[in-house]
Order: sequence, then C-alpha cells, then structure tokens
Amino acid sequence: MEKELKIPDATIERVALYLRPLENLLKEGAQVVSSEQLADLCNVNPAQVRKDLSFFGEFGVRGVGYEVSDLLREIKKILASDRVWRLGIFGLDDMGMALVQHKDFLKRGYRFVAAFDYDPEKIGKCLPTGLVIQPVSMIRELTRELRIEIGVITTSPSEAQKTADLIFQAGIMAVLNFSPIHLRKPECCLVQNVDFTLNLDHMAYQLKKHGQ
Amino acid sequence: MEKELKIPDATIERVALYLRPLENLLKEGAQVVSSEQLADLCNVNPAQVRKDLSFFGEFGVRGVGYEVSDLLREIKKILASDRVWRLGIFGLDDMGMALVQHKDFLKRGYRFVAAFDYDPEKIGKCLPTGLVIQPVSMIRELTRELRIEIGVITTSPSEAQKTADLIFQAGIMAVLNFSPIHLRKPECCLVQNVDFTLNLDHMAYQLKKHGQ
DNA sequence: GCCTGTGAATCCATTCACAGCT
DNA sequence: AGCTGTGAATGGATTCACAGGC
Repeated sequence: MEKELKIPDATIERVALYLRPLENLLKEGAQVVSSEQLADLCNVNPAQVRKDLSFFGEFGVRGVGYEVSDLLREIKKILASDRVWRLGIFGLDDMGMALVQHKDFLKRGYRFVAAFDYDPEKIGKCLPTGLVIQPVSMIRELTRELRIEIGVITTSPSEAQKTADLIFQAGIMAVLNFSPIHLRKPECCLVQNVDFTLNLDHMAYQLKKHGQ
Repeated sequence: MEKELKIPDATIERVALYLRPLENLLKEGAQVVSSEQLADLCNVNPAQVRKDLSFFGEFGVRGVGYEVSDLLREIKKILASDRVWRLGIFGLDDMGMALVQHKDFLKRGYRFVAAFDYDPEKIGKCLPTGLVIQPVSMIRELTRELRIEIGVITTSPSEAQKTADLIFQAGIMAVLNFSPIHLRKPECCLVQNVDFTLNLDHMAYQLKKHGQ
C-alpha cells in the first residue's frame, strides 16, 4: 500500500541512515533483520524504524522481520540512490582536493565529473582522479556536456555566493555548501550546508554543561 | 531572569548558527540587530530567535532590539565558545590533512594541538602547521600533556571504533567522527557524526521528487 | 510466539498574538 | 510606535500499545 502523502523530512534523513548498517548486514550474510536490530545499529527507537518504513510501503513480514537485500533495494529506490549522481566541485583548495579524492562518495553513488576553480595557477592541472581543473567560466558548457546535477562549493567564503549564482544559472538545481555563509538561492533550488564547527559548538556546550 | 531549565537541543543548534551572521554584523559596524533581521540572515522565524534567546535570559531592549556586540558575547558564553578548545586529530589521510590546516577551526575557537596516525610512514612527519604526527600509542601521555579535550576521527572505517575506544580510555570525552560508521561509546561521552553523503542523499531524494 | 504495521497518545518544537517596556 | 519576552495555540514527530498476519 504505497502512500504518497507527506513524508516527514526527519524520516528521509533516518532512512538514509539505515542504508549503511544494512549494507554491512548484507556483507556479513544476514538474511533478515528486525526493526529492533536495525534500531540498535542506528540508535533510534524500533517503532520509529517501522513507522519510517511504513511511509513507503509494507516491506516486512510479520513475525519475521525485513529481508535485508529487499529492504536495501527498496530504500535505495526511495532515496534515488539506486543510480549514480554526477557532481561538480567548485574550489580546489585542500578541502576540495580531499573531497574529490574521497572514496566514500563514489561508494555511495556520487561521482565527481568536473572540477572548477578561479585560480589561473590551478586551471589545467590534472587531479589524481584524472579530472582536469576547469575555469569557472566554463560552467555552462560543461554542465550540459557532463550532465552535472549537484554542485559542491568549497571556495573561499567571499567567492561562495557568486559561485552559487553561477551554478544555479547553469541549471544545476542543488548545492552542497562547505563555506560558512548562508547562500541566497532561487525558490526552486536546494542547498545543504555542511559546517563541522556547528557540531563542535554543540559538543563544547555539552562538555561545559556536564563537566560541572 | 536566568532559567536553567531544559534547553531544547534544537535551540542550542540554532544559537550556534546565529553566531556567524552576528560576527559579520559586528564587522560591518552594526550597533543593533532586531530578531527579524537576524531571523532573515539565518532563515528562521523571528519569534524563534526571540524564544531561543529568552531561554538564556533577557538580552534585548524592547522597542529597540539586541546590541550586536553584547549578544555576541552572551552567545559565546552560553556555548562555551568564549575560549579555545583543544583538539586532537586521528588519521592523517587527505581529509585529515585538509581539516588540520583548515583555518575555520581556529577562527571559531578550535585548535588542533596533536595529530595521530597508525602508519609508521607518517609518524614523525611535520605538518605545515608545525604539528608532528604521533603514534596513536602515545595518546594517553599526550592527552594529559597537551590537554586534548575533543578527538576528531578521520581514520579508515575499520580503524575508527578502536580509535574511539582509545580516545575515551585516554579521558577525552567528545569525538567528532568523520568515518561512516556508528561508534559505540560510554554513556558519559559525546559523539557527533559528520557524513556529507547523508546531505547528498537528502538532496538526491528531493531532486528526484521534484524533477518529476 | 514473534515481529510488523498503525491508530492513539504523548511529547516536543514552532508559531501566533499580545502584554509590557522604552 | 516599535520590538522584545512569553503564555497559549498549533503543528510535527516520537513513542506506546495492540491488532493483524506469519
């Protein structure tokens, strides 16, 4: 019974979380997993797991649990991570370089197909992955040619907004933003921000609170 | 009227978010900011800003707004980011190297004071920041000596859990985990996970949903 | 007996709307 | 008049608890 009605954001986020332990279970040869096992592995509540999954259909068998490979396939279909998404990166300082070469992206279905920078020194250089760094001015042509779907911004903060503007103008609808500024964007486009220092701030707060 | 009762997690996260635009406002010379302005800069609701801040006291002036430098100081005090926190990093592959050199950390009060790796090839090498890579076996001594307060894990996934165990044993109470696995931890300790691919999964889902 | 699927109950977070101060 | 501080109202998300099927 597929229900296409109002799936909570929080559910989407958790469902993505379930993917990783499920892959491990599959590798370990587990056939079946219960909501309780999966919940433990992600530390969430078992009822939460069941409710999350029930938004998308009835994948389990009562009295038994969920078939691991089934569930994995279904979740990937739900999240559209049953295919490879094509990324372009903007800004190849240390962080950008580390990301482009990071193997987890490809493992999870995200492939860098283009790399851009403003610095004439960097343009034309070949990355270990084989990508050649392109000038940002080439964004329109290359977005079309290479079918870039998501932009990753690792430029300096001062260049981040103008880079985002160019990305959206080029027809790319989604941006993963590593610069610590709030990007303006068209209504229809998506931005996700990554800021590790927010995580640190949160821990610092708790460390202080608990540590007397 | 300080209230020390039950501050929501979501509030802490947003208050950390307010810090960045406030610093910009200060730099731009703004004296005063209203909840509406601040809300726009972080895109949240103005009432949310006021309620968040009211958990910690009454920082504003009715009919006027919040004094920027005051508010900044207060928030930093609340978050314990009015001082430098000392980090140790574990695993100096590309990502680890990029993080250690990333200037945003120090700008926000987080300073890498030690770097550890398992690889004998890497141990003894000097980073551009001046840090020398230490063997993980030195963790106990160096944690005490350098007063490491937070561990950052960028090892391979297969080494992540054992590294976390060593970190907690050494008396470090908080870990920022970049490896895509769920770490077991003692009750009293804190872990925050960073996984960019979760952000990408979320956007992939929405791109697919909207793009027909 | 066991574990899923789900309405109902609970809990938490956000927003509204206005009293209160400057 | 203007903007904060906050109780009350709303809206979501989580958890409970049990009916339903293997």
